[in-house]
Amino acid sequence: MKIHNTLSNTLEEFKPINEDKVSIYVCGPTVYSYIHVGNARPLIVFDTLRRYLKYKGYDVDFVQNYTDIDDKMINRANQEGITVNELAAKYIQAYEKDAKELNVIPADSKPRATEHIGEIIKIIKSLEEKGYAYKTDDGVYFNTMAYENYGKLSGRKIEDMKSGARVAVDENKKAPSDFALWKSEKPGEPSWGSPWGKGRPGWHIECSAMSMKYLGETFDIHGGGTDLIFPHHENEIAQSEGATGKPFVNYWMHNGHININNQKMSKSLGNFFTIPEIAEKFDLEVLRFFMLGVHYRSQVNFSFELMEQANQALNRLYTAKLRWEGLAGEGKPSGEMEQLSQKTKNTFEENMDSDLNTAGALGALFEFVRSANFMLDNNPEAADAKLALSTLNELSGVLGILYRDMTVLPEEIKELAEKRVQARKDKNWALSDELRDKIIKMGYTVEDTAEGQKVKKK
RNA sequence: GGCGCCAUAGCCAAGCGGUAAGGCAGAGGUCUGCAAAAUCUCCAUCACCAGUUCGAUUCUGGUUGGCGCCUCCA
Repeated sequence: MKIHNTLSNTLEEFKPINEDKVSIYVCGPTVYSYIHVGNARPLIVFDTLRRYLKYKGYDVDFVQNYTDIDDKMINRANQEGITVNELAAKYIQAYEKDAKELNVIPADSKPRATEHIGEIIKIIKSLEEKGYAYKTDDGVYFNTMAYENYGKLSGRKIEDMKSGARVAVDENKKAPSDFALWKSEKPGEPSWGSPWGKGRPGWHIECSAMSMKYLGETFDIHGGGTDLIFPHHENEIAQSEGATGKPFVNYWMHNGHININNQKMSKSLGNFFTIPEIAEKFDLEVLRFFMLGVHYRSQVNFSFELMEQANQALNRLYTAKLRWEGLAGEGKPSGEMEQLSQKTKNTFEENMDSDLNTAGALGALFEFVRSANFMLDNNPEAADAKLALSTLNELSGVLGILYRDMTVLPEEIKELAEKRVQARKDKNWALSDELRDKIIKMGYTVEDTAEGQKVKKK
């Protein structure tokens, strides 16, 4: 499998440290608000990576943190009139609900920054001993000038940053690129004791502490959005490698951003949709499918029109699935279907092996649906619907789609459907059409077949 | 100012040296109640210019247009 590594900016053959085990760390959310569509992308991308690695036979150790202490947390907690801890609990819960609806497998470890203060202090101490950190009036800073490899991930030079700095240089810092490891206590803010006095950890150090605690000083894959490359990931490398003297991460993977009208979707620009907002209009599976339609490193423009397109495409897959489920009982071993199935898997894997090309893999899935349908139409006796179904299920499982149970209908819909069957018996077409439109309006589709009427979720 | 990325049909999107996957929309066929659903078929020479090559959408240089990072940000 080839993976694009931000460190080398090239496609590299993926070789895990342990032959059959892969360790992955993905930067999680700061839990001060609901996540938006952009935040959902790394969730979906790295969950799909995880699923695919499992499909390939690897054991995956997946860690995602929660940043539950920083300026935004404190401000928001004050605004809502609750403690930082209560705020974190509230939005972690919301996050996990969204993740579940996106069919994201819960991480093996979900560490919180505030529960790892001890580990954080240990790293800062070690950095201080090695001369990579210095103390100022408002905290402890990392000395980027002292770390020779600073900039190796983002390709930035400290000198360039000086000249291009858009923000006033902090007087306390030796260089503009230096960053806080520990922030001294301010009145009214949560704080913890440390060798440098009471205070709280800087943002970057948390991820170093938590990733190394759960995955070791060197691990396989670290993921996140492209915006994290600098400074966050650059700083993580400096701290971690500075403290341990060992390589921190072998493969850095970064997903592209979601745009709205060709502009980055972000909280600061205010042009974002939260996941709960999307969930009002679409099942979150549609969002997952939509994102899988584009390579994870590309930017994607988000719109409800595009979501509708994705919804239609997803429906096509569900239609095939439902149909094959109905036929599966009649499945007979078929060499032809076996061949088609194998060919599909090959194409699917080729694409996934090529830096997680989910769009290409999806293409293979759609082609499979068409070809298998063709076989089932032309020679249902010989075609193996059971095998078609299991292939579809296996591959869609890797992508984390087609997980909804479309056969369970609400009572309300059932009633309408029954009425419609009667109307059709009476040849009351006007009433039948009216009922059909009602059902469609409620998010379901109706299909008339030789055996009768089929109603399913849209 | 520094550093990157991108430009493929009405829309979305793979491919990245040998003559364009897939989806949505659209058109036509089958089926049907004149319908719907389902299903099948059809629908592009890859922003522009100049090079390299037997051959370029794919490589190089340039032009134009768009986006991102350099500040919290997925």
